[in-house]
Amino acid sequence: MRLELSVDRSSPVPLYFQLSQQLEAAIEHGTLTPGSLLGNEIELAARLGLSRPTVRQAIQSLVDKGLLVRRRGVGTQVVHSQVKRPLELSSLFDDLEAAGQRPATRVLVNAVVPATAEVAAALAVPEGSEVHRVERLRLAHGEPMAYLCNHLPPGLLDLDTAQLEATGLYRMMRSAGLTLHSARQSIGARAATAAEAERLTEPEGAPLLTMRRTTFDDTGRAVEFGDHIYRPSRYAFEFQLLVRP
Amino acid sequence: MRLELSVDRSSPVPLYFQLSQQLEAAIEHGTLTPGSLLGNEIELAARLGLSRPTVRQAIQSLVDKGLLVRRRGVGTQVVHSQVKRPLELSSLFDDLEAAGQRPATRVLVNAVVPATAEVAAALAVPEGSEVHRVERLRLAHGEPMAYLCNHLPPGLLDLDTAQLEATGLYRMMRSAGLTLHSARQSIGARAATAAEAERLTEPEGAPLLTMRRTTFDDTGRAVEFGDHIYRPSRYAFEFQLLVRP
DNA sequence: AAGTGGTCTAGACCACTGT
DNA sequence: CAGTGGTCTAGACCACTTT
Repeated sequence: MRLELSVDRSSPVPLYFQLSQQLEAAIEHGTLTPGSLLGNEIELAARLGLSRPTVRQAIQSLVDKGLLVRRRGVGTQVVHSQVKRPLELSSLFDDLEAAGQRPATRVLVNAVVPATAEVAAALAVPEGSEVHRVERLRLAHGEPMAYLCNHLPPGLLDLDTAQLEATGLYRMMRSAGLTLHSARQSIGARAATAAEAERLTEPEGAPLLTMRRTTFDDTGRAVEFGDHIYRPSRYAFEFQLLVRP
Repeated sequence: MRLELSVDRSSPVPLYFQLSQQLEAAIEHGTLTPGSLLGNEIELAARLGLSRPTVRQAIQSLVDKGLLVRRRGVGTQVVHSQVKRPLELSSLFDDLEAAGQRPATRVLVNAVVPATAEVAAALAVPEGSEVHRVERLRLAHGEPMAYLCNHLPPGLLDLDTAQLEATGLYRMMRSAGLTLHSARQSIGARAATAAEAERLTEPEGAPLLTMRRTTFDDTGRAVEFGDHIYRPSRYAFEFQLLVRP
């Protein structure tokens, strides 16, 4: 079977990216079946009128995504398994919306408060200095799903309550021009306190899933510190890991 | 300040890798301080007697690791924050050993059993066909920490009980020549059943951290399906996420 | 022996950022 | 404007795998 590939040299989209998108679409689509060989790079380059490094760049990006495997002396193959998207730095809001759950948010607190020692350490600001504190209850289908407490350094973002209820914090940060770069996460579990239980309509002592996260922008500044609790009957963390070679 | 860099052309180690290792060491070491500019690629290439693409390849690998940030028109900078290692496909055994906890393992079950529907689906084998089942209790400092139940397809690995108690399953898989490639994980929480509680010396109903994982090798074959429970007072999942640009 | 990916070179032009 | 990274080319040689 002959894969239809072509590139548009008048497009501003990089050639390697055009190629990788077409290959990815073919894999997603089933046109390139798992285990099938891609054909060697030189022949592929000649067919498309590209240089070999450009073709390699396209292929490499898909290898990095875990969709292709390269073997010296053998060739490039489509991975056999059902590879899903790897773990993204996504917000609960986006996760829910993608799952068609129509998320709702109730903002419980939106204030400027002095930083506690813990918050100060996470955000690398002086203890007692002013930070934003946002507490939100996230609901899906009218049922409480998670309680989210976030702290942000001052001056980064205009934390409008109406906007917080209409979208996710990450989306607001991105549209404010922040480039999110990395995050340090810790996921655990513990029993619900009386106050938490009431907020999440769970019995006291019920198991809860907890997540703490500090997010950094591309300059390495801490831009957000979150302390979240989830109802484990309603939410779990799912993700794909790739082994770094 | 002038960074000392050099490459050894007689070494079998790729030039770009020699360079990236030296840069990484300099960052780790503090010789390259956060925020500092790396100097442009062309000058760096000239200084080392390398071509620009080779230098770019070295830099790109560190950008992928989250240690460097590139900006058009600006330059390449060391990221400001304390970037730790991203999430690896590591075993609990390795995690504990790295933390100096002297892990111990007690193998509770090591048998060949017919695959349940769930196991069969995860491993992509026929329901009822023979699979290996391993149940282990993991202890640290003599205290139970996690209960691990794993299923493996037949014929992959020699599951020696003594070896299972001395090392981790992942390490055994790797030394058997398997190339682990990716894994699909789900992390959640729930209350302990009576049997689980007893095994982990927790009260019945205590919150537990749960993890299910299917691991694939580089051909996309499922090579392991694990269903693990952890005592949240003893263990949490910690990891670093990088945003894919 | 033949074919594959892995590495490397020495250029080139462009897009974006800062002054 | 000058300087940076982003993209691209047309070759080359090597290491590895399979036949």
